[in-house]
Amino acid sequence: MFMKRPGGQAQFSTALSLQAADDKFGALHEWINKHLDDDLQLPVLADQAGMSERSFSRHYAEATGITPARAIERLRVEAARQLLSESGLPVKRISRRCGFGSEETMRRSFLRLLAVSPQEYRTRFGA
DNA sequence: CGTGAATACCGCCAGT
DNA sequence: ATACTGGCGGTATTCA
Repeated sequence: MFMKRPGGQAQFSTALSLQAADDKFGALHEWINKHLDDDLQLPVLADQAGMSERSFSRHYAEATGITPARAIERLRVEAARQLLSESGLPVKRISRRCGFGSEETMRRSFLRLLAVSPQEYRTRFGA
């Protein structure tokens, strides 16, 4: 969950790991990637998809196999991954820029999805 | 590292 | 009668 609203800009990512769902939610994913640093809460996504929260959750999970919140997490991690290797920005700044409320949040997401901390990721796969 | 508060998700029910 | 949608409530999970 994302309960704050950072501020910032937009950015692009490479292909996503949710291709299977891009058929139905490709547009949404695209939009999400442009607003990664915004507050992407369920209500916001549902609104973007033009559905009620309930229906959106249901359909999204159905199409992607993962829940909306998890998808956002994946998207953010992927964006952060790139910045870690393609830029020399400090982790703290990257975390903000990718929509994580804090450095700590990003760290937890990394550990959960990649089983490595941001720092570790950078030293191991960084440019 | 614990605590409080917010959010996500899911089952169930009702309306169309 | 079947299928889909939206809302509610409770519990689980996450964030700061």
